[in-house]
Amino acid sequence: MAPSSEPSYPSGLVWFRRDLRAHDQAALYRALTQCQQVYCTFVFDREILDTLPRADRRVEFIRASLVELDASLRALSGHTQGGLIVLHAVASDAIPALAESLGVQAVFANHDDEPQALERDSLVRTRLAAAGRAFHTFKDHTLLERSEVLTQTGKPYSVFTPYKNAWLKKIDAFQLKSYPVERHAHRLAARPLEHGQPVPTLASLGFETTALSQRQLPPGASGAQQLFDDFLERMERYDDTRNFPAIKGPSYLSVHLRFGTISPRLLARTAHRLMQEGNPGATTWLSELIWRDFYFQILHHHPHVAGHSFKPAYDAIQWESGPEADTLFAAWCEGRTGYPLVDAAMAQLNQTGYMHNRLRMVVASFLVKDLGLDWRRGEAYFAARLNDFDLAANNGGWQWASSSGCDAQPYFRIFNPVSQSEKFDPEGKFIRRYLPQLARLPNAALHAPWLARPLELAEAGVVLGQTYPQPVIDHDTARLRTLQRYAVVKTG
DNA sequence: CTACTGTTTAA
DNA sequence: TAAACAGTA
Repeated sequence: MAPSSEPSYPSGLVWFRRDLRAHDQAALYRALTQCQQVYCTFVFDREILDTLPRADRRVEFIRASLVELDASLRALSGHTQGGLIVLHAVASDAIPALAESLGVQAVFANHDDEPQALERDSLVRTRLAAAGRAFHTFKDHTLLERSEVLTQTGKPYSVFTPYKNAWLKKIDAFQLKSYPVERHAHRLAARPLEHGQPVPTLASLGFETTALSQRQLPPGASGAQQLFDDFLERMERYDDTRNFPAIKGPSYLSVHLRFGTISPRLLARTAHRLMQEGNPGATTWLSELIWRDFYFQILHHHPHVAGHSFKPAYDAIQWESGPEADTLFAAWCEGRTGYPLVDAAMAQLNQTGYMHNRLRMVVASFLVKDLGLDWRRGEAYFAARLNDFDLAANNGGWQWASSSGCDAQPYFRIFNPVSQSEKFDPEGKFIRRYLPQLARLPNAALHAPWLARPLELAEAGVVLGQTYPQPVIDHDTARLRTLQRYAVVKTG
């Protein structure tokens, strides 16, 4: 498309999806610079919402973030224009219909490379095209995407470290620069009267409020900014603190990255600058942002990872199945495995919708390599429960833990849930927070209560099998069985 | 007309 | 970051 100084469309529509902010937003910027008049919309997609349980923290988070986005869009345009058209419908029907009723010539959105999103977008593109309308999409939620980082031979990377090196070489001030939306905000169009309703309530969407505490999960761009400000002061120590679930080490920004309530460019720009100033935590944290790009890029080039092992040989593994396996899976989901760190981690997930990254690795390894269950079952449970669920990263994490992924943990590396516990929660502070029934056990007994002396258990008020479960599996036995299970992947 | 400076854009 | 652009001495 040849660049031109004059906007090429009389009017356009920005379709917000996972980019719920009014600043530094690629599609919004491009629409504002290419159209005289710009409408904005978000669709609560029935194809997604109808599959969710009636209480879902993410729906509540999105709704609250939209209230703020709507206000920001109006403020940007000086309150006389702007505002968000919020619909509750099947997006692939609603977007072409809205484009029709607004009479726009083009729809603008940001890339979403999840398989279902690609399918939805291609349907939307076809329907828009049939009515002579364009559909333009842009990179926004990654720093470098798709084929922007390739090896010397033009192939996508499948190992993180060389990818990261190439990424760092490629990134520059331009890639990290904000899209200056404000400068063009006068092109925001007034919301037409027939779409004048405010953001729908949760109840009208068919959802109940969750016990989501605004304090724990502040929504919207303002919530994101609040968390980022807080993290900036801690970033220097990130390297030392990030592995200990009992302490406030992480940024807690993952949910905001998921829904785009913060700009990834702002985060990477800040981290990159601090890294160059010699901030050790910033270097490690920037790596985490690069991991994000890495997994998005893997999903783009290898869409079969949704549902299949990255390494096909690993699809031959025979996982435990049947009623006994289902019982073990239920125990894992509900945090009743008898391994305190695993159970505390699952309690954190079930109670808050968040789980510390170190613990994601611990519980994933436990599901796959202790319980012998298919990693896809764990992946699906995380998908249903995590506020920050993102297919690419979640899949990447599970395939890493199950050794079936690119650059994964080798199959013979099997986390010991007790030594992980001793190493990363040495004082048991995290375990005690989520498993108060074990709180009075001394540190030495907390990580493996079944090894505690009867007197210790009695003094702490713990009755194994009653107040807290016996371990559902013996780790050493499970380890040997896992090595046998994985023997099928050995080549030759 | 040129030289210089600060601004805007590109994706 | 690099180039085009706008304004002005």
